[in-house]
Parts: sequence; C-alpha cells; structure tokens
Amino acid sequence: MVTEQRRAGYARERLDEFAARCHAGGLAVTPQRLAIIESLLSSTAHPRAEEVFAQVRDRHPHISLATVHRTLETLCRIGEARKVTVLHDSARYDANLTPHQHVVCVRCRRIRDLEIAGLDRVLGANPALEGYETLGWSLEIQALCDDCRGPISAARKGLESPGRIRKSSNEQEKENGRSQRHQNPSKP
Amino acid sequence: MVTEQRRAGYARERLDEFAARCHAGGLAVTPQRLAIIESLLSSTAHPRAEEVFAQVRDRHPHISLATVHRTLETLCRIGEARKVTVLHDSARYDANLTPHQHVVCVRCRRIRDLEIAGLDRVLGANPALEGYETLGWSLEIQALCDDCRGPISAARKGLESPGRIRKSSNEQEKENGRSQRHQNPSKP
DNA sequence: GGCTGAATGATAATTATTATCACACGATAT
DNA sequence: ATATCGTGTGATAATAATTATCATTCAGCC
Repeated sequence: MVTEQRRAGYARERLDEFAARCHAGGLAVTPQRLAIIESLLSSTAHPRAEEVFAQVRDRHPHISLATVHRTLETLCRIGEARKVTVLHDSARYDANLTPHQHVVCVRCRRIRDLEIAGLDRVLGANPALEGYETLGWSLEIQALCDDCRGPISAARKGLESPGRIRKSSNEQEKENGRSQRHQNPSKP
Repeated sequence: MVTEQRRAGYARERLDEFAARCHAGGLAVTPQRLAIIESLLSSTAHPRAEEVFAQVRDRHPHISLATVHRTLETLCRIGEARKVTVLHDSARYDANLTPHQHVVCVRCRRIRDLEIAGLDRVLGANPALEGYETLGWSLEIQALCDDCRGPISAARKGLESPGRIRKSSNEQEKENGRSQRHQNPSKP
C-alpha cells in the first residue's frame, strides 16, 4: 500500500467486491453506502465523518450527516473499514509514564497495562519515519477479556451494534469501563 | 509496573516530586491539581475525566468538572500524564484493511500510513495476553512532521497540548465552508 | 500582610455523535 | 414487472463530552 498505483488497484478491487460483501453481511446495497465506501477508499487522509460527508455531498446533495455516521460505523462492523481511534468515546488518562502498552476489551472497554519487550527495537530507526521527529508511540491491543468472551448473554444483547454508550438510568457500571461500543474484528 | 507494591512506590515518588515539577513547568501547585494527580496515580483503571471528578469530589466537594478536564490536559502538557486516546477529538476512519500502522503529527494532526515489519512477531504469543482473545492491534506513533517542526509560530501556539481543536473566537474564518474545525492544512 | 497574574467554579456554548420516527426504497417472492 | 416487506434514510431532536467565558479566588512572591 505504498504507491499510488497499488492503492488505486486495491480500491478498485474492494469496490468491486463491495456489493457481494454487503449481501454477505446482510446489508442492502444503497447508493449512499456505495458513495461512502468509495469516498473512504479514495482517500488516504483518514477522514472524519464530516469530511466524508463533505465529499459525498458533491454527488448526493441530499445525504444526511447522520447517515454518514451510521454508515461508517456499519462499515466498521462488517469489517469494511476501521476506526483509527478505537477508544474514541471519551478521553482516558494514565499517569503511568513507564513504557507500557494497553489491552482493551472491545466489549466492556476495560483497559489493562501490558509490558511488551522488544518493541522499541522494532520501531527504532524505521526508515518509514523519515521526515518525522518521533515523540512517542502507543500500541493498543483490541481483545475480548475472559468475562466478555462466550455467547452473548441477554444482558449484553443489543450492545453489539455500534453506538455511544449512554448512562441509562438502570445500568450498573462495572468497576471501570463502559459497555461495548463497537466491534473491531479487523485482524492484521 | 507489574506488582501493586511497585505501583504504590512509583506513585509515592511521583507525588513527592509533583510540586517541584509544577514549578519547573511554571505552574502553581493547587490543592485541586494535587488531588487530581493523586487520584490518577492511585488508579490503574485509565479513568475518564468524569471518573477522576467523582473520586476527587470526595475530598474536594466544590471542585468543578471543568477544572478536572483542564487539569488533566495540563498534566499531559507538562508530561505528568498521558492520554490513552491520543486522537480523541473526533473519530477517524480508514478503509485500508491491509496491515499497517499510523504516524500522527501531534500538531497538524495529519495521519500517515506506515508499514512496520516484524511487529506481529513481537506481539504473537505474548504471555501477558493470557486470558484475552486478541482481535487486532493498532500502533500509533506520535511525531512532529517536517512542516510542523521548528519554533512555535504565533499561529500555531496553543496547539501543543492534545485535545480538541476549536475555532478560537479571534481567529477569522478564512473559508466559508463548514469544515474549518481543526487545523488541517491539506497535503496528501 | 498585600499585590498580581494564574487558577478555579459556575455556567453557557460548541461539537460530535446517536436516537427517533415518518417515509423511501432495495430485495425478494409473485 | 409488481407487490410486499423490512431495512435504510433524512430531518431533526436529544445527549454527552469538552471547551469557552468571566467573575472571583488564591498561590507565589515582594
């Protein structure tokens, strides 16, 4: 995915398969969805919903911003796109400045520290980073924790689809982390 | 940072040095700041602002949520804490499903793809991941790009700290278009 | 102890995102 | 093709997180 040619070829391929993948995922192939995936595939800028909206609007002046948000999350759910910012719902802070990484359970959103040896060796002096002054890096592992693995319980049902988790009056919060927000099944 | 003992020792040390570090950073040492760093240091839960707020409130019933938000960002700015979710302001999407990582310029927030070899080898079969079903991982490198390096110009001042970037009232809009929300000088 | 600029609290404003719901339309069977 | 059905969409309201504003307070320094 380094050259423009490779990117364009990849995009064409993905676009060709899109209808089939929608069907596989039980989704209707709508002009809006096509426009959105096409816009995403044509960009290397990791756009925000608003930016996709602006681009798609040129050809679909009637499209709604809500549809763009919805569709982007849908694309992530069926594995056609991914969110660069996985833990996006609200900011999380950490005063531990020792080198460490994080595992995040994609369902309950709890975060645990992780020490992974040898990472700095892999990252150090990477030629791809030419022109950048590296300040730091963070690795996040998306996973399912023991508690959240297994069949979807009734309590958890309905949380599978993406959506901000809101404080619902009857909801008991776990020690930390809110309920699941979106699936991110993309496996590198 | 694996055992509780080590964590507690680290926290005590950091707390002891906190006042000195504030002075070094040109910041006043206020009870609110002390309470917030103490709360952060006492936790391994990577709390949200709201959660820190709840904890700090026990001893400082008059503290404002805005202060907690402000202070957390301040702590990040002087390097006393870090945001787990670096690109937090708004969600960013990527349709490129080939294995790749991202470099983010912390000033202009542009994201560029990166291919780093050997990462999967380092991550595979890590004993620290016991009890987790790994779904994916993402590595993000924070950096300064060529364009943004160098002395801070007047125009760029204030963009140093991570966080949402807003229109400042004195900043006249140069575009009529609606998406002038974040500093993002276009460059592919 | 008093001065001064930075920090805070209270609150309004802004922004991103999601919920709701009436209606449109894609998919499938006829 | 046509009718039918259920999902998807557009418009808009609602919600949540975060930041701005501004009067007041207080930490740091004399």
